[in-house]
Amino acid sequence: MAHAHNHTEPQGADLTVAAQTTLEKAGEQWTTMRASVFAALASFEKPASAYDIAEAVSKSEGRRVAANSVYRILDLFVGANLARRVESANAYVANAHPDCLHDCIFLVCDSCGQTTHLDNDTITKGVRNAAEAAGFSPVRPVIEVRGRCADCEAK
Amino acid sequence: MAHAHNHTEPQGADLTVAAQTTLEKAGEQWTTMRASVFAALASFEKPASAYDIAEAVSKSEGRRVAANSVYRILDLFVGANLARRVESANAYVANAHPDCLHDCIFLVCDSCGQTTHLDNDTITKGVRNAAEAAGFSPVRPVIEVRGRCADCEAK
DNA sequence: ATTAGCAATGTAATGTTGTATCCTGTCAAC
DNA sequence: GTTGACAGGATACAACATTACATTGCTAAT
Repeated sequence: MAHAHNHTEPQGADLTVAAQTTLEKAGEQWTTMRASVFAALASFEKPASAYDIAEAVSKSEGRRVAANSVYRILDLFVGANLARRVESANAYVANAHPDCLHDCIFLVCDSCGQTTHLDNDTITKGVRNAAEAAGFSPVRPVIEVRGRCADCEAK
Repeated sequence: MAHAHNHTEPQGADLTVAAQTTLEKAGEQWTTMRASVFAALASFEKPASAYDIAEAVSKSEGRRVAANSVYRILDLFVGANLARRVESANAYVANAHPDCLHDCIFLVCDSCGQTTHLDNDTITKGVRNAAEAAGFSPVRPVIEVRGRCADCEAK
């Protein structure tokens, strides 16, 4: 393995610092608006839609923040690997380790919405290879699994 | 391999017959409306949105068909494996072999929209297994790859 | 033949997600 | 102080999806 993944997930302040560092390393500014959006995004424990975030930021800032501003910032975040889009949920999650790149796998619980995140490079490489074998130049694999999480399954 | 996949893709009339047979075997009716929606869906060479289909059916029937009717029928089709939803495109494709079940992989060209479909049970099993290993009960893997198709790449 | 029930579809309204366009504020370079 | 670059605001709108309720047509029981 190229790098061992201990993946102690940064949380709260640490996570924010990691995000800021990464964004600035990408040559982008860490503005107050971006910080607010990131904080809101990270505060959700489930994938959040742009509108969810707009609402959360509006509340915390005490002024109306429009969805399109949030979209701009989310796009920026996704481009800089600070956030990921969950396609099958039309929603976004903060990326706990923006410094390392993965095609990642999301497990989305249809019952409670809880979404967990796997890194399994064997699988994702398999997907990329299969796509290439079909003459396709893969850019962004979308690998998500809908189902029921352990908690919901236990109930 | 449990069954060899020659997958001579049914087309046109054959495909329609296969669809009808499958739907009826599932205990559902093959109505004229459903036939029209299926025909419209199959006539697109790229994934089609519910609104695309509504428009196509409206034109061919000479009357206005509302989106929600189309959604209902598409949901039915997806349930019966006559069609698949491409999550990352908010669109649907006809399933050329509704009689055999697969978790399938879509390759979606970001440049021309052309979408091809792979069956690779090794990969999809790997995804299901990984999800199960995480305590998750997988129901519906969503495996799609965004990128560029061979044709667009050649240009 | 009438009626009750049911499945399929129609109609209309509304909710959610995503973009486009144009404008304003700030700040640094010159 | 003017200019240029860029973040963000305001507004409108397009695209995607769902909900509630009405209507139609078929079939089975009476």
